[in-house]
Amino acid sequence: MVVTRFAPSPTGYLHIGGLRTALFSYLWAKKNNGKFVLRIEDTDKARNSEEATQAILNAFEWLGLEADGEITYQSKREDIYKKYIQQLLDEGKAYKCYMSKKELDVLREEQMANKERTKYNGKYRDFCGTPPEDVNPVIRIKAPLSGKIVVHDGVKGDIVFQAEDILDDFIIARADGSPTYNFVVAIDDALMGINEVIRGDDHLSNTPKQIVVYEALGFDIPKFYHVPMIHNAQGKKLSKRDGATDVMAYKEMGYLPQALLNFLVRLGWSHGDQEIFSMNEMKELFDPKDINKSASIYNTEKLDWLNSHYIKNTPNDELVELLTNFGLILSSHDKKEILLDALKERAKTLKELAELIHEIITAPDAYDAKAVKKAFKGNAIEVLEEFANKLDEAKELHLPSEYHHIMQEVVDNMEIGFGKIGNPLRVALLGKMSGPGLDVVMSVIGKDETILRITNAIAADL
RNA sequence: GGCCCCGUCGUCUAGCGGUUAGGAUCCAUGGUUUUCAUCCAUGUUACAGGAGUUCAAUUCUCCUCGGGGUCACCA
Repeated sequence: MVVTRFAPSPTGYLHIGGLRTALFSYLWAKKNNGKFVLRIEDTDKARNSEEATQAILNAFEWLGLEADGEITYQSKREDIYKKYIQQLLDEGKAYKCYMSKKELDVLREEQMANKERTKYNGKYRDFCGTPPEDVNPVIRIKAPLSGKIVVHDGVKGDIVFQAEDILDDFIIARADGSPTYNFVVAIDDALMGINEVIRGDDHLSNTPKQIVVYEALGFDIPKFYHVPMIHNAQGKKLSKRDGATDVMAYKEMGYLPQALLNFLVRLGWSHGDQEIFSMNEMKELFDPKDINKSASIYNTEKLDWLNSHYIKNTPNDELVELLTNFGLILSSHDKKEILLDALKERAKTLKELAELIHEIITAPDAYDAKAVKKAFKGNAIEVLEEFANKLDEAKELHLPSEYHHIMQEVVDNMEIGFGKIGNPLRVALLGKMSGPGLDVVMSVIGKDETILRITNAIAADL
């Protein structure tokens, strides 16, 4: 069974890059009827927060991603790590190193001065003397000093590292006894049965170290897929400093979960020429072998397009529900179907949709000067008056077609083009020259409000 | 700097030795529309460079250049 995981460290909100690797992991597990588990990597007590964990969970919930089983917290697994540290110590695969931080710094500086690679010099690797009493030792693992380590990566292929180039006896437990990242990741992944690791390729250079741990402990090495970074416009790794990388900010901006997911799944992955993927299609079609090797630049143009696509295809009753998040209560509006049918074609975001609707259901508080100049020429006032009279005479008006019919009558009677009535009427009703069909607008606001807005416009002496 | 990864339209990408190098988005133009948007049609734009290998390279190899990642008692 395929078991994948998402293993964020809770130091802030969930960002776009993390979400994408989470999505990939989720999809790959689902495709294989496997499991997708969540592990919170909260060993850095200074930088972690519970709010951050909650933020990640909130984002998952919004997007409909669900982790299987209990959430694992590394902070609760210290005993497990201690046990394995002791085991390695007992087996002679790890040892205590009494080199102080200061001493290490000096070593590093020397190496840098000599333009050598900075690495631990192995001072305590085979130490048998009396250790200094004033230092709490760290625990280092005995890493291979030579030979090669091969990472079999599902995205990039086999990557060969020379041990002497990259390895040293790295620290697996700090002076205070707490275990370090590369050590616990390997243990947790192994113990949790994770056999397919999908993660950002910024972890690629950590992988050999983790392999050292796997081998020291005799665990099976999982299949790795290192997915390329998402870059910002400057071509650098996307970070929390880049703004608008908080997943939940997209909810506030009026993006639909499906649009964001669809956008993200196509960033670095493709299935032929297909652009639109439902969640079911993603689950069915996603395969990490189709992840491409190169980094991609984060650019939301396509997200906007996808979002408008999904808004157009969202049923009106769902839109009514979603729009309540943007301060719009439409549930009791008798023309909401007509309104939404006309306006959901025009909005890129829910927020925008809410604004467009608001612009129609409330009377204009100002008239755009340019629009007035263009529309109120010749006998515009006369046309409007005539139209208002016709409306007044009419009994019951509901459908856009009924309003359209009256407009047509006026146009025919006065022998004018449609623009002669359309332009000034549009300005009178909406205060500007753009917007949806006037018949729709009038149908939505009703006969009385239409007449009112017309008389107001006439009275404003445009 | 060492090590590692990457390099097709502005952007997201297809391509897996022989293609008029395809799609999407963006942009532009035209059509539809009373306007704007939608929608439809059309168009501009790409294989980083140089050597090989081959009858044939975007595709394979090497070099150069360019970009990125990583080098902690952070994760």
